[in-house]
Amino acid sequence: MRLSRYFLPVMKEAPAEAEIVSHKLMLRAGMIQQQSAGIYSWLPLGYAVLRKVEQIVREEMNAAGAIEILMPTIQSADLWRESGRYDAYGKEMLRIQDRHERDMLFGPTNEEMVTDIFRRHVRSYRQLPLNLYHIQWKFRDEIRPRFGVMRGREFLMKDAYSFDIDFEGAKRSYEAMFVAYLRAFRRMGLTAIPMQAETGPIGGDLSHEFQILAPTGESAVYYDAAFEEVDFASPDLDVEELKRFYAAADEKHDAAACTVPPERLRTGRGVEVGHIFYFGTKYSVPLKGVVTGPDGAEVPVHMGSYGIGVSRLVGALIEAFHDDQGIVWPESVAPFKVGIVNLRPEDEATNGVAETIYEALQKAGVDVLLDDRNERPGVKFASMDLIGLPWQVTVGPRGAAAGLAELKSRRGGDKVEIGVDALIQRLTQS
RNA sequence: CGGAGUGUAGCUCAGCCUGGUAGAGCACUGCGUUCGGGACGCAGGGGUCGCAGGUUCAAAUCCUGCCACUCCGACCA
Repeated sequence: MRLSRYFLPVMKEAPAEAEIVSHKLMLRAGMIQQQSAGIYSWLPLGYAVLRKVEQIVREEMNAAGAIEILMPTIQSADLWRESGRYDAYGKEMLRIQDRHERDMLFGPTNEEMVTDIFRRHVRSYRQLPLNLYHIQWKFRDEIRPRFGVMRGREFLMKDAYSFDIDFEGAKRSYEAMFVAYLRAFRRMGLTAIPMQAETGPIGGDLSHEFQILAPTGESAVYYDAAFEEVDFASPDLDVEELKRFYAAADEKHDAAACTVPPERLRTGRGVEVGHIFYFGTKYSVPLKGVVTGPDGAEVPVHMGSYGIGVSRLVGALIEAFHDDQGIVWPESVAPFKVGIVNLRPEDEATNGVAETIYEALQKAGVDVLLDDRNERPGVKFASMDLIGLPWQVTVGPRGAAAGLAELKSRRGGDKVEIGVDALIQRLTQS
């Protein structure tokens, strides 16, 4: 993409409405635009990141055996009356009426709807286990939206729903999601700590919040250093072992009950980016999500739901990865892998080298942004640092005459002069 | 919802107290000089001062009501 033809409205100063660093940077980098309190338009750069995050989540869900569907944003109140939640859910639910004055709502979650899909088509335990998920916009009319996309009212969420014949099956489904979550966050470069969460009336230990560590996180978290030693990418993660490690957010942390030796107790700030939950037959009973078991008897299925805040993750990633100059994207979620700064587009040699690199990378399928604007060097460097692409290539008259360009890692900041061919080879590998 | 605050140019803000021709920096347009870390000169364009009432000869400024947004608290992916 050529910056001269892209839509990247960067700002030198952050609008006064933004409080935290990720919100400021998202506005300054031209990723989002607020339309109402807690409701945002996603501009090209932000949308690119959102899609990358979404795709990683999708791939890990698929790898874990979940199957993607897409349910609507608007739901009928009738389903929610069946489950009893139409009255139980508070003002967070946005209630609307259609032209026939039928009660509708903008879905804050989809347990009822997915159970409706299930009950209409699944009859036998032989069709289980089943895990259906979708990635869809939700609306919760939060009393106080804040922190940009970290707590918006409209947000993109991946929500998966598992169906099993019994508790043992549900537990296996739960653990598959548990592992998939750790892998997904790991791929985004994040350390996610699973923490025991409230299970409500169901009880048991099958409810975890996934907090990622970021200095500006909303809540203090305490966890066993063991989490830092686990290889989340390993094919045989021991979920039972992971669940035994101590981890708690501030409101659940009990210094007296904490068994972690002081030298192994880590503290930090956390942002909740996922929540997994087993809730048994809470919805399958009222909504009649039943199957025939091996003994011929009808039984309500055991369900779980598994959420990941996709749009929240974009903000959370920036909270975790930024410096004084701007965003520092991990490569897996970066909107572009490489940014080329053409310092002198009107200089023939400089322009030639920049174009050569740009075209070679494009041809190789590398996501690349070429700053071909007629701006001063300082402006281009500042923009590039702000939007945080992992690799910066600087082409200027100094090196171009000798066929050299400069390669800089946004994270490390180290720069090397390198020949054009070697540069292209390096950026097209892996 | 309770408490606090802010609405003036695309962005950051001054002006309001003490009423009298709407400002600055950045951004934008044109020309020129510049050009490896947010340049400089000259000339320009752009504002229903959040909205509606009221007071006054006169309202960005004073009064009343409303709306929007932000912050602090309880809720949440």
